[in-house]
This record gives sequence, structure tokens and C-alpha cells, in this order.
Amino acid sequence: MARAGLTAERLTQAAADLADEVGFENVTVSALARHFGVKDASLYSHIRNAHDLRVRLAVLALAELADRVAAAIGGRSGKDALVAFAGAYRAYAREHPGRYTATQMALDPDTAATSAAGRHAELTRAILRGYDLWEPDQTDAVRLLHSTFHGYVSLERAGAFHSHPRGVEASWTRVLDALDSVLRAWPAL
Amino acid sequence: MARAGLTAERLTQAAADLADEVGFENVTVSALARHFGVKDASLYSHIRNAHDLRVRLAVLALAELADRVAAAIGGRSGKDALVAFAGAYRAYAREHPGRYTATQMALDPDTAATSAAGRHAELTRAILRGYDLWEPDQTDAVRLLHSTFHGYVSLERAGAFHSHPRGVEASWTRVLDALDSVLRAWPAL
DNA sequence: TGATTTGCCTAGGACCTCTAGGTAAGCCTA
DNA sequence: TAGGCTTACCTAGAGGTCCTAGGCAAATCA
Repeated sequence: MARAGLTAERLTQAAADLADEVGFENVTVSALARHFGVKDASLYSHIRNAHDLRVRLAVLALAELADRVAAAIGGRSGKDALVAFAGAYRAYAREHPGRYTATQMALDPDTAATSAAGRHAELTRAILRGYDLWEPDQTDAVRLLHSTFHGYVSLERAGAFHSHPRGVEASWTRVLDALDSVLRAWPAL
Repeated sequence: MARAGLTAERLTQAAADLADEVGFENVTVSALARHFGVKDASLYSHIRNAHDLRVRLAVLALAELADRVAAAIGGRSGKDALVAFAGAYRAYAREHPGRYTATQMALDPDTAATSAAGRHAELTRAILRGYDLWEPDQTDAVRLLHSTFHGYVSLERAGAFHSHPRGVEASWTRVLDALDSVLRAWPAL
């Protein structure tokens, strides 16, 4: 019998692809084992349990998302950076629905600290360099931006915007305009 | 043998309470059957399957949430209405974590249309009566508000704001100030 | 009171999770 | 290259969830 050459990394990668195909909630140890042509029990020497697998997937997705966003921001600042960030964030969610769902997993504080979850706040903060904001306003603004991006993408995916004919794309542009406006006006709030 | 007197409504109610106790993802047909002291097979004369149960739970939660929000808005308008809406929304999510998670379920368009999902957009629109907004700006603003509320609550629950000492409550107040400001400035955007 | 409906039952198959313990492939050293 | 070690994958099996088919008895109605 030839070995399949499994490692935790390969399993996590395959789990991520599987999540995008069949949905995050359908990422099971059995399905993953089938994909590699091995018995499900074989996976338990690489991952602790099903939850562990999903956490690894979440950490992978968070890192990928942070990379994409970082690349999109590049040297931009101000509204350019805002639009680039938001676009990259939303594009990732669209291209990788399963991975994006994974990023919403509640991670225990330890894992969250180690993972790229912290980089997101940092990257969001980078947007604000183009605006005249200082603590604690910066943190409040970061939370507003993060909330709005996540909320919009999340509701869009849930189909919450289908009830109205107004284009989702057009609203998105206007929402970014609004956010830019509020960031510029923030000092005077 | 005395009968348990099950109905789809009682099952849905109990499922909602169960969701708040043990988390939405742990609402299973078996657990619900155990709660009523019956066999799990007995539930299938009242609900079609596990997914159907969760959909009913989602519809229940959406209706409850809409009621709470509607009551909170009352006769208010403008920023008063905004703050009341947001407060009621967030309070519901805190008091009923399982139910709130259920509201995030992807419902098929048919169910969504029948359920209270549509009332939310309506209620959000009611906030805007105090601001000088007309279509299509109204729809864009509704989407911004809904996204931000949902995103904030969702990230707060996921612990995404724990990494920074700035109080979640203080940021929330500022975020509402920012939204009020952007709604007032919208016509000039 | 007998007939019908309906609520809950048993039985059982399919799938997923996870543990314990075994075998053999691949690597290291002598 | 033969021995031994590590480790990748195995079988077996227990326990849980989902769901269907078919049966019996309680409640309801004629």
C-alpha cells in the first residue's frame, strides 16, 4: 500500500477547498478522508478532532484574507485605501465562501491572538493614516469599518438584499462613499 | 402512556430556548426529543427534518427581533430612533445568542419573503423618516445601517474586539454618532 | 360504542466522530 | 544490508445524529 503522504497542512488546504465547494458546515473528517482515499480514523494522527480541523481552516483563511487585503492596500491611503481594502475583503468572501465562513468561527482567545485575527485590526488601522484620526477615535473607526464590511458581506451572502431591486453593487459604492465621508468628518463629530 | 402533546410551535419554542442555552449549532432533533422525554423519531410527524426545525427557529427569532425593534422605535424619529433601534437589536443578540445566530441563517427566498425578514428593512426605513433621504439613497442607507449593526454585534460576539482595551460600549456610542452624522450629511455626499 | 385520526412507539439503515490497538512502510544506524 | 525505530495508515468497534417504515394505542368523533 502506498501512503497518501498526509500532513496537517495538506489536510487543512484540502479542507479549505472542500469548504468552498460544499460549504463550511459540510467539512467533515469523513469527507476529507474520502477525498484522500484513506479511512477517517487515519486523519486523527494529524488533527486532534473535527473542531481542531475547522480551527486550522479558520486560521488559514484569516491569514489568506489578511494577505489579500495587505496586498490591495499597498501604498495607498485615504479613500483609495478604503476602497481597495473593502474590495479585497468582499472579493475574498465571494471567491471563497467556505473559507470566509470559516473566518467567522469563534476562536478561543489564545488561538485568535496567535492567528492573523490581529493583523486585520492593524490593516484596518492602516487605512486611517490618510484621515486625521487619533486614539481612541481610531479604534472606534476601525470597529465601524470592520463591522460594516463584515456585515455587508455577510448579509449579501445571506440574501438579505434580494428583497429590493436596487443593485447591490451600487449600494456598496455608496456605502463606501458614506464611510469615507464620515471618516473625514470624524474630528468634528 | 401519557402523550407529550407536541406541536410544531412547542418544538420551535423549545428549540429556541435550547439554542440560547447550548448554542444554535447544538440544536439537534435528538436533543429536542430528549428534552420532551420522547424518542427522536416522534418529532418527524411535526417537523420535516432537522433543517426544517432550524428554519422555523430562524423565522421565530426574526419575528421576535422585529417586534422588539418595532417597540423600541415607537414614535421616535431621527437619532432617537436610530439609537433605540440599534440598542434593541444589540440587546436581543446579547440576551438570545442562539436565537440571534438563527437569524443569520440563509433562508430560501420564499421563506424569507413570508417571514419577518422583510419587516427589518421596513423598520430600518422608519428610522430614516427623521432624515432627509429619498430613493435610492434610502435603500443604500438602510443597507449601511443593517450591515453595521449586524457586523458590530457579530464581531462583538466573536470576540474580535477583545484585542484592544477601548471599551466596546464607548465605541458603540461613537459608531452611532458617526452613523447619525453620515445620515444627516448624506444629501450632500 | 365503534371507527377514524393522530401521537408516539420500535426497528433499523446510513453517516459522522473518535478511541484502541495492530501492521507495515520508510528512515536511520551499524 | 540487516536490524530497529518512528510513523502513516489500517481494522474493529462504540456511541451519537438523522431519518424512514410500519405498528399500536390514545384521543376524538360519528
